[in-house]
Amino acid sequence: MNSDASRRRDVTVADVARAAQVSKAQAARALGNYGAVSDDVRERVLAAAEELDYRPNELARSMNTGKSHTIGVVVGDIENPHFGLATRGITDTAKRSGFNVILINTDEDTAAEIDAVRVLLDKRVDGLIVAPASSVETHHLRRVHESGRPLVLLDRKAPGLDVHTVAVDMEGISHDSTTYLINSGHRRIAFISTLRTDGPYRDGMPLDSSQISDRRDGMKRAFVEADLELPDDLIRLNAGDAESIKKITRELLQRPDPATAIIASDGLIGLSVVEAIQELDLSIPQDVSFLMYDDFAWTRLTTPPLTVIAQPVYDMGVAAAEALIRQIEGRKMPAADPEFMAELIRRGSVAAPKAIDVDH
Amino acid sequence: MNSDASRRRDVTVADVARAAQVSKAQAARALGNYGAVSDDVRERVLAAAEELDYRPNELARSMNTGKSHTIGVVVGDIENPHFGLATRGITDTAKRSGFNVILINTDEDTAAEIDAVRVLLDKRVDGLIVAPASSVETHHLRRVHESGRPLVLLDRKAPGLDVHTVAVDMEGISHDSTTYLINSGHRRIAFISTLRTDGPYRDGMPLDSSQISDRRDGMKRAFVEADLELPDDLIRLNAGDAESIKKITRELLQRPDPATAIIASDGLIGLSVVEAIQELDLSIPQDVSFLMYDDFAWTRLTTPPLTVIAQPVYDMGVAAAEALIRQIEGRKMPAADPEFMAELIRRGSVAAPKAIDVDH
DNA sequence: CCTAGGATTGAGACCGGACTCACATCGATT
DNA sequence: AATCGATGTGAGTCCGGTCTCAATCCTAGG
Repeated sequence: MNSDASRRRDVTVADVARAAQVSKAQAARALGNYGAVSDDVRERVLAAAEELDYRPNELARSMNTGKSHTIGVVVGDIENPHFGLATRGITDTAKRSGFNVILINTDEDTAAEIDAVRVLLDKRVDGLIVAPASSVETHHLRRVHESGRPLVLLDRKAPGLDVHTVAVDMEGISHDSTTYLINSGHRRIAFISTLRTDGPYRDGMPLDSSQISDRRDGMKRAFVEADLELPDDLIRLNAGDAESIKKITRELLQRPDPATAIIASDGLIGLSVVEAIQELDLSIPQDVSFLMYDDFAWTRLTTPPLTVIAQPVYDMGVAAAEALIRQIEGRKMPAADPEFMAELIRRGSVAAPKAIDVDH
Repeated sequence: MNSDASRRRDVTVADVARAAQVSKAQAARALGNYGAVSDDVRERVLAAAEELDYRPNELARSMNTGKSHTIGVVVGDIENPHFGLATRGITDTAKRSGFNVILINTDEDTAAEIDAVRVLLDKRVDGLIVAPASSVETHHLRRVHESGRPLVLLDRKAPGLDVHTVAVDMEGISHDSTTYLINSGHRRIAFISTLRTDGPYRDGMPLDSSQISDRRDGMKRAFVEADLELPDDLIRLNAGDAESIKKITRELLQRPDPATAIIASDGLIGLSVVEAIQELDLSIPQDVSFLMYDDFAWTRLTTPPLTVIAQPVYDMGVAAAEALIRQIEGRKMPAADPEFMAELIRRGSVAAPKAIDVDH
């Protein structure tokens, strides 16, 4: 309308007040819908606001209410559909309650995570949802919690940190699916994860991620219950990029005592593992059985369709957001963290190993 | 450390100044690293800040600098890996330049988009990246642009809106891939998209999305160049959820004059189409050829691997963020929008139709 | 007709930094 | 020794809202 050739200045309450011929305080009350305002004034102010196309400055508002109506979300990698779905659950829920979401990626790097948390805190978000890269280095999270700012953990637990956590019972599902493989005749069961560690896996090694640690424990329990021993040499960590995953896969399958089944720690890893298997001209499940965490839609399209461990990712996102918002709004928290259940979906990628090695 | 049993009050410059025995102005200068400050004062202030664990309030800072170091990103659906990847490109780039990202989902709904833009503007983001749900209803975007706030469009163009746009040349790739299908002997080529319209597709119908519209134009040109006519009855829009996509697929393949090739408008649609084809016990490419937009990793794992149209999604996210930040920082924009190129990746899902219908 | 008490209203403080301005300080110049 | 420009420094304003507080207006009860 008017000359916006020059530098644009936002319309403020003061402008509206002037136009409506009332004091700034009255205009603010009418606009902010608080305090006592006569119908006459309210009308004039609202009309003036409309006319001037007034939009409140949320920053200013946040500054003296102390509420930003924004929650910070820190995840390892949104590119990973697992987090994509969870994020969707979070944003949907947040929007429904009038909250916005600031998203930060950490690339599963704790230093980046510490930084992300700091930035979010500086921006005075009302609360945080973090999928911690490490279940051990949680000092920064502890500080958030101690400062009194609402915090909810997603996907991974942080032992010793008394914070509401939304995660699935990994030990249980890992035990069940390992048992399923053992019952199918497998003894050489491999597990591949991106988890970064200093050296190769050794029995009893402390693992930085509760998720991986719990899965290891579940596997171990399954083996122990079957009077077998968990083959430590088949637990492979540090599977960074696609190439290293393929390399690990080849190695697992071409050794003298090859793995007869492979469990991929997530969908991204699974992708590369399956690709490597195809490249070796081996077939699933005849030559090697395959199982992976995350039930992505495409797992139904491969030949054979893949047996997977489905996690209610979207619902977990929703639950995390709901729990956080409940905390922000000062409502009571349920006493215990509700445990989400993963489910083994048996499709076609698991079968008995080619030559059943009687006993072990 | 100290009693945070009571309500937590943030440490401010004033607190630091008091502790360092200097004026608030001096403390602010030392902390903000501007103006002239003696070494002595700086040291004392920094020490006091450290001691008190001072953290600047970014809200307050933003309020009088006018810069929030935050960019708003509005996409249709992060759950869709296409946007997941693009978002990753954006956030990576933003972080590198010290910007944060507020993400809002619109579910491809223009009303939600209008709202999202308003919210972000109210939060005084420094700029916006929007993947507009509609290339027609762009009034809200025009207002953003006119208000002088930096804006970059992603993926879809908005004709008549002179805004930097990062998108691929859809008409071209659509033409090329359609020609490829025609040359393979196909005449009955179907195209399935989620685009919502009032009724079924009719020739010359205006399409709300530049992306879809351009693809239609490309197909049409390919047909015209081959002296053929684009089969309007095979352009299917309004493919909302998985179930409706499957229904459309079945219908396309079970009619008297079935489609011999199907092009899916994106990876999510492709998933359901392939599933429906498998459920009909038809095989690709013997019974029907298949082509889809978006080159997701899993397309290499299906049998056969899928022929796809790869788009440099991550790079586009990076480009969008770079362009936006350049605008924010007041640097010159390159004169023209760089056009990104999609690429037809021929894998195994396209072959000659079963019975070549000589001519048409 | 007078007055108590609730409804309105305006002035101004405040949130937490950034920044302007006037006033020192001080070594260097002439 | 007087002058000058380059720092240093503190008081105070501003950003754009929210909110307190005291003053004013009205209206009904006595």
